[in-house]
Amino acid sequence: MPSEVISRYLEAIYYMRAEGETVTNARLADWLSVSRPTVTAGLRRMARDGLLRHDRGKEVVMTEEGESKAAAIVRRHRIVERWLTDSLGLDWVVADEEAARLEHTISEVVEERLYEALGRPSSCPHGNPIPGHSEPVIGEVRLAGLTSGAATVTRISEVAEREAPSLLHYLHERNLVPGTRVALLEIDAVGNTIRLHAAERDVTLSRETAGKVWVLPE
Amino acid sequence: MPSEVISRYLEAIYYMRAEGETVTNARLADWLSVSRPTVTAGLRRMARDGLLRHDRGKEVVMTEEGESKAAAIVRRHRIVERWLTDSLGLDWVVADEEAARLEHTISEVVEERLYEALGRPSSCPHGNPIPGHSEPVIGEVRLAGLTSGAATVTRISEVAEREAPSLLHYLHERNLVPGTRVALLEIDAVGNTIRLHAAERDVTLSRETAGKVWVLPE
DNA sequence: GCCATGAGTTAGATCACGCTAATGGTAGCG
DNA sequence: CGCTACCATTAGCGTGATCTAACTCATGGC
Repeated sequence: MPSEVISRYLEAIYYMRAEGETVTNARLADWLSVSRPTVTAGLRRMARDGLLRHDRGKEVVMTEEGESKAAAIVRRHRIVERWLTDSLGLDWVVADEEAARLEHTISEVVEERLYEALGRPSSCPHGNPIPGHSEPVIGEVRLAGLTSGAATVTRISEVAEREAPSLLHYLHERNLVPGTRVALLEIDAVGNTIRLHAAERDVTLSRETAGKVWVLPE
Repeated sequence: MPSEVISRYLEAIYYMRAEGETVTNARLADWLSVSRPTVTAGLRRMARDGLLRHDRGKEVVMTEEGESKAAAIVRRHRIVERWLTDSLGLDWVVADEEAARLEHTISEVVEERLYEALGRPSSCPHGNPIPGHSEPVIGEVRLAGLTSGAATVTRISEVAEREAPSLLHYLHERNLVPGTRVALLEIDAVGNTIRLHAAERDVTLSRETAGKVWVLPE
């Protein structure tokens, strides 16, 4: 059983890969807010324990075992998030923080029972699929990549939370949540912003932020 | 914030004190299944951090701060146990094991919300009071100390689980649970056993076991 | 009065996890 | 070609948590 620290490494690698980023020592150090030598040592232990390989070059690749352990952690994270928001009424941001700790102490039995008790949800509160239970929506694209027309929000990337928890609040307040229909109004290439109509309101997002929101074009 | 290891020390001390045992290095080592030098080091760190004092002699005494931290952990343990048994349908033994891990990652907010969602229970599934919310039943005595007559089971000491998880199963199967009425049949001073009638059945318990069950005499 | 027993501590070691400072690439840019 | 960035690793250190082996000390038994 990996330690909690190593579990966080696995989780980070999982998220980064899901986001299409290359997983390197330096990126992991940034993500985990830890020094690079610390990451070097951590990755060495992980390789020793068969969780990953140093795939000649900087890139890091998980083994089957690492992959499945990582998926299990993310699965627990998302199920717990659902519980915290749906049953206990916590808001998005707090739920994510709490889930980040609980995901490491929830056992398989509890995970399963909880999942059933919640009615087999198909995603976390931000719309992200639950590994092993649901798949990403096919055809979805980043809101930042939309060039025209309308679309429906499918999910908010988990990355948003790590990089700026307030961003979640921001999106939630403007009702930019899974299921909301948005219509593109204007792309400002100079200011690097995107203006759109969503839930009866006009909203302006930075390209940065719009990269965290995934939508299904109509 | 104490580490998880130190939290387990606090919890152990709390339980031992509640049981009326003297809290010494050697007893803690037994309880925590750890070597005595390890306990020495742990206690030193705890004293350094203001969680306890070495009260001249072998006995160890918690400070205000240690006491309240310990109570918080036990409170979380018992609330989580209730959740696991009542909402998720886990059995006594598994619930205790799971709670032992979850108690360290449950935050104050989640604890409170959960407690409300469960309908403010007045005890853990074994009948033990929830620190800060309920008090021990006044007048209760150990079943082993009963000399005659009838009584009602109030609680099964948490100690039972540490010392022999199977004992919980044993008691559960024989319906020796909080609320059950028992009538003393015979005390066998030679075999050190106690025979009683409970829930339509005759049951024989060792004196050892009967010391873990608390009852309120009629 | 001595000695076994149990308790607490010291000494010395290991491993996980973190840090800073310094060293050694590689790769793009002028 | 050479310099600047960026990256990964090494070296060296500290702390928490664990171990075994060995020492010290009080206490009760005979």
